Amino acid sequence: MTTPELPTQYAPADVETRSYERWVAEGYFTADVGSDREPHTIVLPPPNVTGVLHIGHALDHSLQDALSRRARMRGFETLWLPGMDHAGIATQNVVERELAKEGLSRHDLGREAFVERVWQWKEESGGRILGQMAKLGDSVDWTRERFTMDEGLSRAVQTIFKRLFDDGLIYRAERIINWCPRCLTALSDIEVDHTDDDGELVSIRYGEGDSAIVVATTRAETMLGDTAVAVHPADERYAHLVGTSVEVPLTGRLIPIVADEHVDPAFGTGAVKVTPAHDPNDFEIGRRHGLPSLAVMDERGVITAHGPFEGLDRFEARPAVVAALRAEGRVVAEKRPYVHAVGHCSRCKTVVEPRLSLQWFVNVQPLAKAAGDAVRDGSTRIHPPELAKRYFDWVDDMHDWCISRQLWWGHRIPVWYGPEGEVVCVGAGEEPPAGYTQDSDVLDTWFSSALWPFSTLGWPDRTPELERFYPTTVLVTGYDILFFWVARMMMFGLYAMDGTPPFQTVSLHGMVRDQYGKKMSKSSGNVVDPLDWISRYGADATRFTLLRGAGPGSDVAISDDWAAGSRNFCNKIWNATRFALMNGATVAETLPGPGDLTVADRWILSRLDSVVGAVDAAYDDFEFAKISDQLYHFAWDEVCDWYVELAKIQIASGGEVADRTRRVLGHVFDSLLRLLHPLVPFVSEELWRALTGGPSITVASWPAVLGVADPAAEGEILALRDLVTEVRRFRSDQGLKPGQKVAAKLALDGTALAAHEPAIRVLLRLDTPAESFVATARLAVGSAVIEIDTAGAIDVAAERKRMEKDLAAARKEAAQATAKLGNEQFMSKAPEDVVTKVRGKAAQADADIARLRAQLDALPAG
RNA sequence: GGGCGCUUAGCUCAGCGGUAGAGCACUCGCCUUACAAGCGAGGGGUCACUGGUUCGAACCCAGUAGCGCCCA
Repeated sequence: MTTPELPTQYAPADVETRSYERWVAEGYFTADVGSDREPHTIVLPPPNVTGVLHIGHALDHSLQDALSRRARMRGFETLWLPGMDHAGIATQNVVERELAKEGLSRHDLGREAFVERVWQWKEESGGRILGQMAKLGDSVDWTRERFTMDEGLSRAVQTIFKRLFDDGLIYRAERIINWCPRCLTALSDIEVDHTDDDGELVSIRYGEGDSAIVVATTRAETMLGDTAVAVHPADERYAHLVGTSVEVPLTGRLIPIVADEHVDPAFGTGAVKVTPAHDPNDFEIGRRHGLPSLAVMDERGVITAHGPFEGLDRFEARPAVVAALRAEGRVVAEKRPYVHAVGHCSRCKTVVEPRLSLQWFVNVQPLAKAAGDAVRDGSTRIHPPELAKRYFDWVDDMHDWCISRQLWWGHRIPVWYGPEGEVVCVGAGEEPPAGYTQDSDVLDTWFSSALWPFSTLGWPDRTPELERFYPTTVLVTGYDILFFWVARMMMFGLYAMDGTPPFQTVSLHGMVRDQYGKKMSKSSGNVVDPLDWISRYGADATRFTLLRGAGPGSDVAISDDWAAGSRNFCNKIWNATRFALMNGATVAETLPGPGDLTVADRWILSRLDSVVGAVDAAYDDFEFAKISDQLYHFAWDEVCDWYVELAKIQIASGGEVADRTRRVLGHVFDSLLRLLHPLVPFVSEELWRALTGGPSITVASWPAVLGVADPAAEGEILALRDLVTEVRRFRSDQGLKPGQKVAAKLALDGTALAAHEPAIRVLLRLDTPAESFVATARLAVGSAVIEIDTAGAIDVAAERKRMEKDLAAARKEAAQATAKLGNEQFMSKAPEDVVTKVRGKAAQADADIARLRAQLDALPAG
């Protein structure tokens, strides 16, 4: 391959689309079910079909792509399976809003036409996010893309429903559920968000005289449905009233006063009104005492109880009821505002109304037990481990899952009812009996997503894909859906797959935040659009910024400045590789043996080796920030700042050394690009192809640890760097221009740097001394001494100031070390290596002090 | 109310027993033929507070304060 002319600035847009299309066309991302490689499987958490790519997806996908690309390079049969979720309630809401613009409701269309309309909408605007994934560079297997409502997955839903039903784990019951009066559907417990809201606490007197009892409530309007007053059985204040009846104000109904353990005698007056039809706790009390349930509101939260409040919305009825009570002199106290927890629909924020209704539930008892045990016994590892506790708290105390939704968009509940009230659950491929009608509800959208790790692989059929790619290697997702999704996949996976959990590891990441750690929100105006970043900084820089901040389970702070820094890093790699190409770097099967390499060569190969090891270790723990940091600093601080500079000198010297340097350069950049590829796929691909002429870095192998650690070479280069930095500091302090050459005498004999004099002279722009050389300054670094003719008076004050500062530091160091060495306790109890270290420090500090004093004395006065 | 976590340089974070690091920001000098999206040098922190353990604490223990998250 001919070396293309690369521009001096990396232009992402030019290469990204081209590379991605080629990758897909070549089939690099298509998993081969028939290969004999070990599988590495990730299923993509399916984004909502309504969605667009947001920065949280970009993080989630960057992590999965890095893992998948590295696995592919390591020789695994790598499957990253993409797809989308039908997102029942969310999508239905979107389409209903569309309809509303035309002045229509779903009821105007009717169920069939409405669902048809949603499908149509899904075809048109759904899946936008999938196109956006290509921009990010996601190496997903597009040939296996799935949708939770497609035919196969629907069959999986019907199959597992039938199995659970037949096992008695799905049942229908009348319960108090969370009801959204706006979405007009039941919600599961976790679809309710609790916030502390301002409300009111009204104390109301029921009854008269000695038999009066005062109850406190935040929802006065529900008193219309009260069927008892409850007190704690041990509460002596009310003992005489238990068993008697009292009149409900405004309604005139007589209700009993009952004693129940559930009542908290310390709350309010210690007496509570009981409304079984509108409160889950009251429902339980009602059940224990055989109380009737009296519904006083309809599905929209409108009062249905006959009387003056009928037809009022619940929030209009509340003050109206209080006013009426007040007029009757029954309000004993009012506390306003009274802050208390209020549940809101997680979809539309409407205040949830507990409502008695007939719904379908999953009995989660045995499923949740298995889901907990799988993590407890190590079959599935949750990472980071701190988050496992949250998982246990949830699965070990899970309430039955309400799975029916009064929506139209979703999987229909496969239960049919006969004319005589018969109930039949119809399995996949079965026909319902003639004359039966199907349940009108659909399933919670999470019911089908809970099947994702195996339904996407062909379950319930025992497909080759299922055999090969289940269980998946790792699930990568945000900790925010640990309960919604992860726990439920664990339950259904274990149940459907005969006890094999769906993941070997669950790796949880955090949320993306702004540069101050604040949550991103439209109202704060701090939302980052990943597509905007991709166009401004490139996909690689966008990914690198996210990866660089991603510690296990922790939130990621990002900002434009940091994205610009990542872009600069990509540009740095671009130009460094350009340098290697321009200087004839070659990539060969083997490297010259250590005997044929310079110290600098051996140093960089040694460092490369340890970086490969460190990166591998960090991948094992999903420490993406560490992976990124290791590579950033190795590439920039070591390869670019030092090895490239030393390589220039070696190449300039010509001959065999130059040839070998080209081979080392080729090897180092080849390896570095491979290491970087999972993080920054586009720039690494472009450069790697130019460097090696290979077809694609996507299918190149992952660098191995070669075992070429060379501590001696590392020590020498470290000494060289110290010396060079110290002299540069002197030059900078003295105001010598970077390009200005000065004459200098080096005394390096007997130090490790003796062989490096030519390099040191080039790096520091030091001329060989002429006959007339007169040193105006003398610098000592370690045991090396450099005398410099600055060709003029030196800035004595600057130098004195500097040396005095160094001297003070050395004296402090010496004092600390001496104090330790004089401490008997320390000497007798501290381990030997620590004592040796401190001795070394003391000796070094003493030498520094002597050296600096001599240098200070040698400075001209003034 | 219950549980978990955090508090280190201006901002975001690493470090998790031998006495402080990174990125960005900041200051100074440089267009030194890979790169000004760059190069070189530099400044900046009583590691929240109070006790304790230890020869030695940012790091372990206890308490206090503030912040955040999850659940009820």
